[in-house]
Amino acid sequence: MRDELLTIGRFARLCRLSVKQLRHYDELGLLTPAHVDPHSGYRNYSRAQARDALTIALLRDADVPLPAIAEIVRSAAAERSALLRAEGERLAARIERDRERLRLLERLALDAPYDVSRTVAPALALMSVEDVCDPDGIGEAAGALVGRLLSAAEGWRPPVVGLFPLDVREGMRVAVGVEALSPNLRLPETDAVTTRHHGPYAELPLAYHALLSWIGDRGLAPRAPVRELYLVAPGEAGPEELITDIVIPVEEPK
Amino acid sequence: MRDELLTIGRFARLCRLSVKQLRHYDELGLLTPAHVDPHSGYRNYSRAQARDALTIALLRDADVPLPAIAEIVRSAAAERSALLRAEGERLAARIERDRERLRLLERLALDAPYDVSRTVAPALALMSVEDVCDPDGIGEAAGALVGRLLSAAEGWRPPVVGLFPLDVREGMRVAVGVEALSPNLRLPETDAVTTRHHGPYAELPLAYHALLSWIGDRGLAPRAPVRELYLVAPGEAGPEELITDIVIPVEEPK
DNA sequence: AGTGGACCCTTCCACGGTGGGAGGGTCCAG
DNA sequence: CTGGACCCTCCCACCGTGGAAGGGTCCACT
Repeated sequence: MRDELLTIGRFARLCRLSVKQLRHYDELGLLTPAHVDPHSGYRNYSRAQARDALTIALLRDADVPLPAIAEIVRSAAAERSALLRAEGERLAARIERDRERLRLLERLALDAPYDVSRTVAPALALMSVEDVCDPDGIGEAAGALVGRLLSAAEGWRPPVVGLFPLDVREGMRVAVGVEALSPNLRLPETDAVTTRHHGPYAELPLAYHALLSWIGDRGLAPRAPVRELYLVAPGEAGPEELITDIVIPVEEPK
Repeated sequence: MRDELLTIGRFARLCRLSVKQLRHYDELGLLTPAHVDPHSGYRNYSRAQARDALTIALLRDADVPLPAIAEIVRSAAAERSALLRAEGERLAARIERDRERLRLLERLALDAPYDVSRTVAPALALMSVEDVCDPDGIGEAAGALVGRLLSAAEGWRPPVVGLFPLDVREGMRVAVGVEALSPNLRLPETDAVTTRHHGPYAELPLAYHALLSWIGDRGLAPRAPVRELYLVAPGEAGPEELITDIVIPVEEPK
């Protein structure tokens, strides 16, 4: 208060923001200078504004987008901490996601410890249920299908089999089946390529990576549906202990 | 191989990339289609290219920048895993940074549990060393200074005191001192505002936040140098157990 | 009273990586 | 032969920041 006003440069150093950023935040109405000289256009900030500026700097550092920050600095204390907690959860989710990516990356650096081999996938007579889902919802949809399937199937025996199309699209059809008393889906015997994946489903792409490389290298043509055999499934063990066979039918080219 | 070529749309769904992305990667020379129709301009991808495409998709998902990806897919297996590991470390560092930010954010959501009070900072007669550093290197520089100080000071007694300017700039001067036999720096007694920070230094900005808010609200004027008293310092305890008093000299306005 | 240099102003462009849309050509099945 | 799904190129927008151009303003030291 009083005439203790700071130039934009001093204020910037005070709160660890760049002059550019301060001008930008002014433009957005996120942090309006206490006083703007009508003649020269010079911005002047009061010391009391350092509080908001520091809040902004902190939140930006945590990658909170500017509109969200605007909402936070504008809100009253009660609402504010709720918003902050929400941003915290967003950040926590990103950390979790990054950890998955990191594991994937490290596994990829080990250069595909996948043992790919040709096989003959047996004919299957399955009791199955299917659904349509979007690319991001595969895991979720498959989980729900398994629940439906196992509560409906009588006299079934493991493993549960997932059936997927080769390419991923908007309204893709996924199915889950199991050998049971009253099959409603028959898959023929087929030449195939297979490998076994150990670990969480988030890392399945690596296995597909290895399989498709193998197939591509040999000029084979993959065919839908791809089968996933859940040999050790969630519920039986933790994510690290899961075991899944992936079976991609193939045809000789031409 | 053979003429098992896929249109860009099918290929995109196969490897979970958008058509836009594939065109962009073609333009960058990151993933050139196996065949481009010279008349229509249609891009056609071979199945064997799915390997690289999947690698790219995986790496993009881990936020690896495209130029780095280009280097990776172009390199041979040996070099490749080294590059991948380097990217992994980059990601790990980001996770670590994000965890710090998250803690900070959560602490901020608790709405400043800082107990700010006015005090009279005592006159100090310090043996001190100083250095010039950039905003990012404060922690590092201060740590190095403390090492130099304690090996030079005789008969010193804690706490170590850090002295900092009010605003952060390119070649800012930071000093570290301690009460010892042969003082070379005398600070006068001064009115001040103080608070105590518990926890890692990465969260010190919160304490400054609280102090500057308090100061700003009352229309006081902060004065350099700011004192930090390292009551429990690294080496004595883990980051969570650190205790630091922050003392900002103030003057009544006008 | 100048003058140099530090500071400030606005405006425009660039980055990286992606998506959207316009405006138009191509392919295939009904 | 026609409709719709697919493909093409080209331009623009996003977010937040930095850089540069081209010019005004302030202050301390001659």
